[in-house]
Amino acid sequence: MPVTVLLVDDEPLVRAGLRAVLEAQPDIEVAGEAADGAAVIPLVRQLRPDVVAMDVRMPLLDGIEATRALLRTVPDPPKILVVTTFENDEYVYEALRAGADGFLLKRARPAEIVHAVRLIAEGESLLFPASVRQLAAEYGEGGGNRAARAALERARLTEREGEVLRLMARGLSNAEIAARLVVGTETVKSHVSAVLAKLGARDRTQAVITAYESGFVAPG
Amino acid sequence: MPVTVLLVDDEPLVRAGLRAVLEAQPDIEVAGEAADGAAVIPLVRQLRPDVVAMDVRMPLLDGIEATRALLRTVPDPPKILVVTTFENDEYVYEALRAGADGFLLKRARPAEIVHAVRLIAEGESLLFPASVRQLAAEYGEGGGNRAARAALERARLTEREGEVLRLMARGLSNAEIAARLVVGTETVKSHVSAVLAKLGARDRTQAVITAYESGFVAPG
DNA sequence: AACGGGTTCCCCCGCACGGGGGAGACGATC
DNA sequence: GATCGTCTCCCCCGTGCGGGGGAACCCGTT
Repeated sequence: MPVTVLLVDDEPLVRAGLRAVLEAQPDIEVAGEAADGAAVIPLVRQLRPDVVAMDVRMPLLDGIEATRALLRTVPDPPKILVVTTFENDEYVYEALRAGADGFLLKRARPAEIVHAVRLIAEGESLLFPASVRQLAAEYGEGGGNRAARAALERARLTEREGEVLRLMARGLSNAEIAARLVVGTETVKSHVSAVLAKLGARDRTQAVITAYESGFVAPG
Repeated sequence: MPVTVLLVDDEPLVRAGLRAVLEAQPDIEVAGEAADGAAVIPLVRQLRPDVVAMDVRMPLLDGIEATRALLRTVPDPPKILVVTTFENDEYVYEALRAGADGFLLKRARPAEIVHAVRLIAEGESLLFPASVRQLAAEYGEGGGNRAARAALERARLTEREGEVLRLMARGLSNAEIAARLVVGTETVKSHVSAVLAKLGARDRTQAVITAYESGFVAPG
C-alpha cells in the first residue's frame, strides 16, 4: 500500500509542485492539501495521512504551531516533514523541537524530495541531508549564512547578552537599551562589547546582520 | 495555436509547480525548463517560446542578467515574466528596467499565474496586480514588516543608494564601501546619509534592519 | 572559604559615524 | 539654454560607539 501524504503550504504553486513530484511515484499518494496550519488538524483526522509535508512560514498558524498542535491533539499522529526555503531558518530548529521528524529544502531535487518522504514514512529522521549543503554551496559566497550560524553557536551568549542583541536588532541605541532594561548605559556597553566579541562582529551593525543571518531574529 | 512557455527557476519544485499549473490549460504549453540563467539563451534560440517565466534569484546567472543578455542577443525575443518570492525584491525593479514585461509573486493563485502568462503573451505588461497586495495582507500582523516595506516604497532609492544599502547590509564600513565602489569615503557618506533620510533610519543599523524586514535583502 | 560566571557600574580614549552645509560635473528633460 | 536629478567630493563639528582596562556584587559550585 502506498505512502499517503498531506501537503501543507500557503503557496498553491509549491503544493502543485510537490503534488507533481510525488504523484509521479507509484508508491506515493497525495491524500490532500491545506493552505495554512489551521486547516491541518481536521484534515489529518479525516485523511489520516502517513506523512505531512509542512511549510514553516504560513499565515494564521505557522508550521511549528501546527506541528505542536498536531502532536498534542491527534492520537497516532503522522510523520511530519518540514519543508522550508531557507537552510538556516530559525523555525527549523523550533520545528524539530516541536516534534517534526525531518526537514527538507524547497530547492532540493525531486529525487531527494521523494527520498525524504519515503525515509520519513519508514520512521527514519532526516536532518541536513548532505546534498543540501552542496546545493547551498552553489550559491557561492552566501556562505555567510553558515558562518553566521557557526558564530552564533560558538557564541554561547548569556541570557542578558541575548536580550541586548535582540534589542540591538530592533534598532535601539545603547541609551535606549539601558532605559528598556533599567540599567546604566555603561552596563549596556559591557554587554554589547561581549556580544561583539563573541560573535566576531566589528560593530553593532555586523552583530545585527549575524542575528538575522543565523535566524536568531527573523524578518516578519 | 497555444502559448508556449519556457520555465526558468533553480528550484525544480517551482518548475514542477508552474508546469502543473500551466499544462492544465489547453491553450498553454510548456516548451521546456532551465535551472539557471546561463542555460536560457540557447534554449530560447532552440525552442523559441512566446513567454519566459523567469526566477530572479538564481545561481550562476540571475534573472536580471539573463533578461538583459536575452534581449541583447536574441532577435525577436520572447516576453519575459519575472517570477519572484518577495513583493519588494530589489531585483524586481532592476528586472523591469532590464526589459522584463511583468512580474508575478510565487504565492499567486494558479488562476492568476495562468492569467499573467496569457496577458504577457498578448503583449500586455503586468505590474503589481491588485490581488497581490491582498495576498500580502493575509500575512497580517507582520506590521513591522509592512512598515519596513512602506518605508522602502516611499524611499525610492537611486541605483547607487541601493548598492550602498546592500553593502551596508553586508556589514561593510563606509571606508570599505568606498573601496568597493572605487569612490571617496565622503561620497559614500553622502549616499549613506541619503539612505538614512529616505528610510527614516537614525543610523546604519536601523537601515540594515529595514533592509532585512522589507525583503530588500534576505537571509540565506 | 575559595572560586568562577554573570551582571552591574566606572574610568580614559580614539575614531568612525552622521548632521549640516556647499559645490562641480554629467545626462536627461523641458 | 535652463532645469532637475544623480553622482561625486569637500569642509566643520558633535557624539555615540567600541576598545581596554578595573571593580564591586550575587550566586552556585567546589
